[in-house]
Amino acid sequence: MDLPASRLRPARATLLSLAGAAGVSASTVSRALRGDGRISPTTRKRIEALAAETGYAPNAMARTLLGGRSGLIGLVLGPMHNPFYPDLLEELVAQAAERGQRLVILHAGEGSMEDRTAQALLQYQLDGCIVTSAVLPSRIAAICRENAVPLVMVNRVAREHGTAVYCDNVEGGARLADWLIDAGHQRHAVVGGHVDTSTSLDRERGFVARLAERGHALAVRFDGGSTRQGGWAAGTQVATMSPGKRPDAIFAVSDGMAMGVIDALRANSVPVGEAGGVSVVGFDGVAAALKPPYELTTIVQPLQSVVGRGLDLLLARVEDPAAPDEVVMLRGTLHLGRSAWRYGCARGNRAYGCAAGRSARHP
Amino acid sequence: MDLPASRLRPARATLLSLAGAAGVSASTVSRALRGDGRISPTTRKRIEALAAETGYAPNAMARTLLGGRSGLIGLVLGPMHNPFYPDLLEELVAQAAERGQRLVILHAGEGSMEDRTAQALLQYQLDGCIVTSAVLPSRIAAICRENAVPLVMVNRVAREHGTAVYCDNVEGGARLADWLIDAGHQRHAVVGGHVDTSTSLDRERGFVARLAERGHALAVRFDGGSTRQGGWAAGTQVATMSPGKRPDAIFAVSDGMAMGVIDALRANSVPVGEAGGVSVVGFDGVAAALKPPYELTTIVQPLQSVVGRGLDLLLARVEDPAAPDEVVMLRGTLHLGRSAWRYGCARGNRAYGCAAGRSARHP
DNA sequence: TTGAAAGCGTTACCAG
DNA sequence: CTGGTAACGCTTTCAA
Repeated sequence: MDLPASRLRPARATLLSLAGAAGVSASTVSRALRGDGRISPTTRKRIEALAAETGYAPNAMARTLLGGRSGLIGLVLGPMHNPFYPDLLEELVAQAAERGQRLVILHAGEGSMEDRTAQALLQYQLDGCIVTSAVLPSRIAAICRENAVPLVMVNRVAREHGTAVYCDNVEGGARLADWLIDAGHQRHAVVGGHVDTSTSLDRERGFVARLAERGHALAVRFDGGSTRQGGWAAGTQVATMSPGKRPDAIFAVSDGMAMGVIDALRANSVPVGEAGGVSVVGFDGVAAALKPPYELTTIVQPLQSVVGRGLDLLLARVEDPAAPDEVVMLRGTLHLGRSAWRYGCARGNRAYGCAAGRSARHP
Repeated sequence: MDLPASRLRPARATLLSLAGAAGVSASTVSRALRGDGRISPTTRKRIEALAAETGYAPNAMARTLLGGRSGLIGLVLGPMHNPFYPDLLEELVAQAAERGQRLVILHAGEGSMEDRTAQALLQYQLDGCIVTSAVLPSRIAAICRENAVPLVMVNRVAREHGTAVYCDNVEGGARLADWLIDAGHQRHAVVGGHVDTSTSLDRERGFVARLAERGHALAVRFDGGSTRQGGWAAGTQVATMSPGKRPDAIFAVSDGMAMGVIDALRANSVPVGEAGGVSVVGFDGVAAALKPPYELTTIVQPLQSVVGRGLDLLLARVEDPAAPDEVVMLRGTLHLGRSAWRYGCARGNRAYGCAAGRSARHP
């Protein structure tokens, strides 16, 4: 007559409890719920109904224990003040969900990682690890290597070894140089990023090299430290230069800095993207930079593809740990906004009605 | 003579493998590794050495299966373009790690949540859930309630029921009104946030109510939509008003918008935080807003405490699911930066050398 | 101080 | 088509 004592917290439904209620074995329930072909439609319907009714959710812990995959991916995030990372995070979360995977945050920001955080990678049987941080935390790298846990770097160049997806930073920088030269700019400036991020260095290198190839020299270089504030500082300096000596084109190697540059120029009444003013170009294509009031001319990273390929590479290595290191480079697209102008146009560029010039690479 | 066949992927060490190597039982290893008192120091040392050597990491899945806690917390993140959320995320990750917990991202951004994402909450035996999103996804709320999974809202007011931590938005708004009035401002503007975020509404309400109490009316209101771009638009409008009619104080209900306002004012040569210009104040105290070139006067949310109390409340409810709903309100601190000035001072305020006036509440 | 055994929820294998 | 059984790695009685 008495009900079981443990009814205070309505114990979550399990395979066994469902089996009892349906009058079948646990194996049958398991098969029915996962769409195994050899189950009579009748019992399947009954079991499915029962599962829905009780709000049954399979226990991923038990499944993982059997030796399967956990469906969990570790995530190491870069400094969140760079607007690219919030954008990246949203895309990553969405696409991981599409693939039935969840992200476990192992780290965010610039500090170093606790020991037990790194251990979590193993404790929770994470299937793999995605690192978006510019600086690859050595502990994670070591743990992944020693335990054959696949690791994929996203937006980070794998110089020596490892699997990675990144945007062609060198080519992007070069493409911007081409466009600026083609559009008639003469005095070029660069706002560099954090010194030990390979992406920043490559973008700058590509830009400067192409300038040189085409007979232009870099007029001035600022250190922007990969922060918007650093961009502002650079923009302020430019604004204080005499209009004759002032650069007429500024390449900030990330959109965050580029927005800072623009803010500073405008605050000092230096026109941006207009005749007689300064053209500003960036890199990344973050959402905020493409919209007013910036409408940046920039290299847009194919974020969907970057994230998609990153996850695909990772999951492929989860399937086959013996897969060789693979590095995927994707090309960004040059987006023409209003932040850069073309000499000879009253304002703006082709995208806004100016047909002059061409943006193909100079021979 | 032959080694076991499965040596291709060096099978991860387990309790049993350690037991075999140490010549003791699994129970002993388990006890030794978790500091159970009744293990001889000798065997303990031996086992610990062995564990370190093999890089043993306990299997959290197995432990959880035994009925313990998973150590996993679900996280629902708000729109990442609001700079408060990146800041919040970093703090949350750090403090969760300190407490030995990991965060599983269930959602980020504004879209709606997939069904199976919500199911993950149950599948992975998440101990609880933290929601920082302004809009509480109903599915998560329902699942948590039905399954007795504790849920804590952070930076979100729990009007009807639920456990939450938030900053006193009404009082913060009022405090800013007080300061602006005390500093001699006459024409007050508000830049409001997203319409259905309780935090934005409360901040605005507190501000406007205090203005009224002290005989001031709101001169003009803008809709900033909680985006920096919205702040820019508002700032632009202000700049186009004739100096006689222009507000001399603007309260943007979040720092992101406030920075946008400042950018727009500066771009239009309207001085910010100086005699003859406009004072701009914000709310949140995000890192970027406190530094140059903004140095915002703002209500700084006690981020460490907000996050710390949030986690504490959650973990307390994991221990004791019967704990009653609890709402913790923390007061922010008024931070005086250079973005607002005091009439009678050449520039800036007390924090920058002006001793005039007082910031206490008017009687 | 240590060991043996049971059991958590699931899946896979082998029978029927 | 369905059921029984073993096993995954760990903790927790209960015995020794």
